[in-house]
Amino acid sequence: MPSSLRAPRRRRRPTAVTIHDVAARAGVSVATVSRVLNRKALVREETSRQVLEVARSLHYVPNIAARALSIRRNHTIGIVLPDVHGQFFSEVIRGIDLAARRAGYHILVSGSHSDRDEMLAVLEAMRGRVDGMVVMSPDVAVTALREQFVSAQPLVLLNSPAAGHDAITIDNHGGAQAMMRHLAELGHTRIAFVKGPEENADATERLRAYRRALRLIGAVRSAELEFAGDFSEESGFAAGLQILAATPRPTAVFASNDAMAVGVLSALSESGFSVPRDFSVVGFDDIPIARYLAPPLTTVKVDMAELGRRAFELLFESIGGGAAHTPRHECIPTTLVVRQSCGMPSASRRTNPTSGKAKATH
Amino acid sequence: MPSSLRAPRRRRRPTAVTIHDVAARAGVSVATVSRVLNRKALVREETSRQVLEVARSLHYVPNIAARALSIRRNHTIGIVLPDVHGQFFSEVIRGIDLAARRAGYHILVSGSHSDRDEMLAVLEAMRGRVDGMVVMSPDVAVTALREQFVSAQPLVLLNSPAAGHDAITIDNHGGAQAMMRHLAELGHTRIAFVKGPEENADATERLRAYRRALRLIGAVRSAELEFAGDFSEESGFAAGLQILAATPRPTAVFASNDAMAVGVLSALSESGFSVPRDFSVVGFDDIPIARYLAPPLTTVKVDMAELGRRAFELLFESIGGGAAHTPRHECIPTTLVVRQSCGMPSASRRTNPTSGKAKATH
DNA sequence: GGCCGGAATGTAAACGGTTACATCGAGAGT
DNA sequence: ACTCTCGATGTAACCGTTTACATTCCGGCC
Repeated sequence: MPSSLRAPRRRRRPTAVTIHDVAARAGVSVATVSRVLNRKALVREETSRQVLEVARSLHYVPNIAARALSIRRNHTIGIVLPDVHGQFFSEVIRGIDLAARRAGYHILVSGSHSDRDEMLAVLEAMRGRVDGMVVMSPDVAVTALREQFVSAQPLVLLNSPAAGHDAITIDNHGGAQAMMRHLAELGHTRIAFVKGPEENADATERLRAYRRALRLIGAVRSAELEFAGDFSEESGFAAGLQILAATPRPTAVFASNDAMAVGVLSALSESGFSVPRDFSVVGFDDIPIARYLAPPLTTVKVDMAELGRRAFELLFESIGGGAAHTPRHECIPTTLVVRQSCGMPSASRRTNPTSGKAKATH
Repeated sequence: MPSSLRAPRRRRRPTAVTIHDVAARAGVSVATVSRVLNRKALVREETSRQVLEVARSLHYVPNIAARALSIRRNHTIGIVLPDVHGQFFSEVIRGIDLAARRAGYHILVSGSHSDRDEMLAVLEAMRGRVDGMVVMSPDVAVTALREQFVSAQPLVLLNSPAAGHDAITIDNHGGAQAMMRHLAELGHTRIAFVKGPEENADATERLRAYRRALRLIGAVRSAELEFAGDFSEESGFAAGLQILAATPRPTAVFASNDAMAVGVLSALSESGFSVPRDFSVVGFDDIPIARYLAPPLTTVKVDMAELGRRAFELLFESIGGGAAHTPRHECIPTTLVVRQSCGMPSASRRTNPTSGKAKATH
């Protein structure tokens, strides 16, 4: 049977209304409808009004995929994070989301990557789906991956040592230094440090700044004052316990992020110690709850939403500029925010916990 | 001049490699390449291997938009939240992300909507870009909006009274009741409650359960025991201050979410009171930091990641089922987790703070 | 009156896949 | 030898936009 005898035109599904329907109904061509909708070219006021009216009455919604295919841009950017955990990332996403929405962009998010292969798979899967991406790679080496996989795509690195790529970093050094100076002014000389993940660029920089500052302020330098951590509350808690066991005991603890400071605080308080009386504890980031801890946490404020916003701006520019874009590098400043988790060193006091400190009653 | 004399074929940009390039290079047709790539139909082993090889060597990556246009599905779901703030949402997103990725789906996120018009705009903008969406509407009325705007689209409501739509809710009633019983068993009879946003369904349900439980356990019922809040730490802090000013003073405070409990804790501690000695404080949600507060917070655990996971499963099913799908309603169970923020009522003790309680030293 | 310019609009070729249907070949059945 | 069947593959229509180029229409000017 010749194909000419086939059923007229079978749609696979009751398809939505298209630009053709609008055009037909409004008595114009699809080109005109498109022009009206995109305000791209001159269209008679009268025609325009009418098309708009028909479109509305038909509940016409342009097919995004078709448009994306046609203009080769999908107005979506990808965000790839090591983990969506925690307030830090939420804030960054929030900053990006706000900026992106204002520019008519959407965000495709992917977090929680245990290993680097998984992250790589995500990078790959996002390709073609986004116009560019913001990636925070825990693993510095992703810069290399990028070369191979996402080659021509606009990309903004977050907190990774940028080499010829757009990047936004935090002024970790300045922040950590300011904090150390603050501690020194209070009289602390035995300052413990809780480290972050080894491959994390921010963590490494904060550690370096801590070490350098120790020398500057003439405080005690010792590998035994450095405790392992991975930016989680849990690791901070563990570090807190270790710090209590150290001798001689530090008088202050600098956790390289707030989440770990929370853990340290918790460990100290569960062991019956009081902050800031027995220990001074400080963090880094100034996550929203920092101000509500007991005691309110002295920390280094990083404007995370601003970080996100700037990342988007940079990416946006890069997307628009195409190959003409020259990689830029921006640094987000930090500020010391002093709350109540620090005091003078308690050297003169006994180092044992208040004996009768009430714990849970039941 | 007839169009046949136009330049051969001008590409607007140095376009990426397409399926045609692969087909040509492998000496087969595009159909075959497509079949190989999608494992959809029988292809000779030999042919398949070869196509795959060519594809790899050419670094071929299918154009997502084209595929989406063709198969009318983009393997992306949207998540619309009132605000990406806070650990609660991060956890939910995380749960969805994990489940979605496993099913080969991507997630388009949008949070931080101050007003409902903004949210509406987002709903609209996502349309056509996603195969379905998970929305957590602070405003119950969005169900109505849905009717008008997102009509035919699969949709899973989070924490909204579902009427004929897929929905996932939390067992707020059971959780709140268990908590009240726990408080009652400790001997509390004056239990304050910190409310959430008025239009928030979870908040409303928790409040209702609190009220009902009061009657059940024979505790004091009074409008003066209910304090306003909006689920933020800040509002919890304010409520905490108000609670201190109330007479007679409550012996326990039930914050309808953990973020507010954090605020309450902070207010009490800044005013020199101790928990659980002077007050018992409990929350709802069991956000990650709850366990690290001082004292560790007794709260109602909600498995947020599971909530997200289930939301995705439901949506996925709905997307697959098309119109044949019958709306379902799932309820996430809650469990009481007892930590150290509760004790017996301190009625017998003085109600004034420890006078000499050390506050910030400098 | 013919020509020119430009505004408004129409026509149809992309964009890069998927897939229904046609085609081709080879072995099986008779 | 001739059809039949069926597996493997090719052809081309189609998804819904955008947009380059063509066309039409009109007023003004020489």
